[in-house]
Amino acid sequence: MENISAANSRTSSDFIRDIITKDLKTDKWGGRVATRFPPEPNGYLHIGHAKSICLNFGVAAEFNGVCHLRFDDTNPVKEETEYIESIEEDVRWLGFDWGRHLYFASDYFGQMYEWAVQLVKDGKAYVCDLTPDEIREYRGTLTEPGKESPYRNRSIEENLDLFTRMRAGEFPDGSRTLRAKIDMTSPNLNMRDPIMYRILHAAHPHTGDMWCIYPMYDWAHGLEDSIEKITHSICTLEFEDHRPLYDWFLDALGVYHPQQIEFARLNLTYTVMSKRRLLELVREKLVRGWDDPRMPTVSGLRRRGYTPESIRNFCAAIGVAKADSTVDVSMLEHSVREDLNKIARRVMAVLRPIRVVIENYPEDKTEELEAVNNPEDPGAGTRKVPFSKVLYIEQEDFIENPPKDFFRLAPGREVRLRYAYFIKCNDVIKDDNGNVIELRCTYDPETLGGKAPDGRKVKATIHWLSAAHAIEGEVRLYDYLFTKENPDDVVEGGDWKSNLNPGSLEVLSSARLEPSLAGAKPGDRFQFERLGYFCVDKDSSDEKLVFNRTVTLRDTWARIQKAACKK
RNA sequence: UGAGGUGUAGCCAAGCGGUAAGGCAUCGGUCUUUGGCACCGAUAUCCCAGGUUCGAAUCCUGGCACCUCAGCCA
Repeated sequence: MENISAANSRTSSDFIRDIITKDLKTDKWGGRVATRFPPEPNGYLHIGHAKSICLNFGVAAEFNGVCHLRFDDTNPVKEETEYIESIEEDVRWLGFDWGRHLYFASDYFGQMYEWAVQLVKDGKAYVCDLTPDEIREYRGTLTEPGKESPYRNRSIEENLDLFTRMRAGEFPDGSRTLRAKIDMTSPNLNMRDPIMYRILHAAHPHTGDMWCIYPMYDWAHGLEDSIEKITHSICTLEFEDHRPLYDWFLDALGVYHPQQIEFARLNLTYTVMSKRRLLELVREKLVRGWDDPRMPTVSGLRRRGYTPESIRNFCAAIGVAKADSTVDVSMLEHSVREDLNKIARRVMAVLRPIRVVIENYPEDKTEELEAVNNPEDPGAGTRKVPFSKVLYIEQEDFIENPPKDFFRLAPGREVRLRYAYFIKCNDVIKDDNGNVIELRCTYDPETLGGKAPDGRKVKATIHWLSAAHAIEGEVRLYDYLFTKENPDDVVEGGDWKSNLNPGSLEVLSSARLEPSLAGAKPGDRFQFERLGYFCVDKDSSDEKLVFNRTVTLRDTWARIQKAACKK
């Protein structure tokens, strides 16, 4: 296993860390802290899981404890090996190390079965022959108590016999269950004789066909925690109602009893976060896969260019509490920009090129100008960029009739080409349709390096590329997956998918790139100056570079325009 | 109409009886060879109503709002 350290993120206290601190003070667990991250391998991890991972592994690291990675693989019909592999990869990529503590709930099936037999012998569990429909009927409703199953009072001998035969495979799927004998009138539905085992003649990714009965979450989870001597079993809010049952099983068995603590799951604006919905997007090909850069999955964010560090910082910044919350996606974007600003090499790229001819520059001359790789990191050094008579600049850096607060290039106006010269626009050449296709400019040789000896100033500095030297590549621009902050914000009878953003992916197939980008490898991250952060996609090859836009730079000009539009 | 939770700024979130941290966003400004970064400044009386107290976001009482639960999913 790679040696990755977990504890390099900003952390502050929260109610869970407060509980642990107190437990340490009172020596509740003999000075131990043991947490676990228990994903079900039925999908890819998303940013919400990252929050849980950072919490569980983070807490363990801070308090000198351990955090287990445990696959909660109790339902073979939904689980796949592909998911197990992706989950391990994602947790590792996020920077966490479970050491030797990799576990599978399925490894405990034998022990769980013995404990179930124990409860049967104690008269605390029984085999029930009710059909699924009948079970629902007998359960009662939120406001009315349930009714006891007619099979509730079978003898211990009969229950033992039936349960043994359930396990032996004598009965078809769904024909019987093993249920805990608790209280059909409990106001907490979870306590109304919950099902412990169901019959499922299905092959399990790990145990093969060794079992045909599989434990339910409520029965299994506490046992897994108990077996692993977990101290703090941290889960999300929807399990709060299950805690009495978690406690009941462990007490009934008289075994080691961890404390379950619930916190609010993460929601983000402009995206969906349930595994069911993410699966739907993948299956219906509304995105290009689990790792589509528009997905809030860990693999999607990775492909998009997010750094593990930025995700960890984000998780630290949003905190941990019990109030339902939807975090503004701008906070996530802030985290990547903050990290990438420090580490990303700067480079020039022109996404939507417009030709610029420097009329007074020699035809066959090429200069190699020095450019800084990262102003935030002097150690990153410098590089050379070629300059020549014909250049490309960004279409949006030129406006023929500019509004008053636009200070880039316009007819008769002078701007600075980054690391090069001042140029002035003299003529605008258009095609038959009136589209600007070329700018005729002149440069001032005295301004090499960006300063004019006469002290005159220019308002703008723009990026550029030498047409003859630039390489061509594909750039994929991403926007939010949904047009609404809350995808569930739909008209009567509408579907969340109707809020999918048709413009969430824009492919620019012939963007121009600085020649120094040749040879960039998938995963490499750059700042395209004045545009944003980009990373090389795995679809990239030596013949054709493909970049993903991770996030734009903050863009004051865009905001000014937006404000102007609203007026 | 049952049970369990939660309500502090546009969004997260500290606060634990002594007079509302911090981050994101937003708006001003400084700086600038990235309209980036950095820096400076602005922005809340804490769901509501009573009560206790010298003093309440914090304690008490009563409301209100929102979330979760009726899978042989987790």
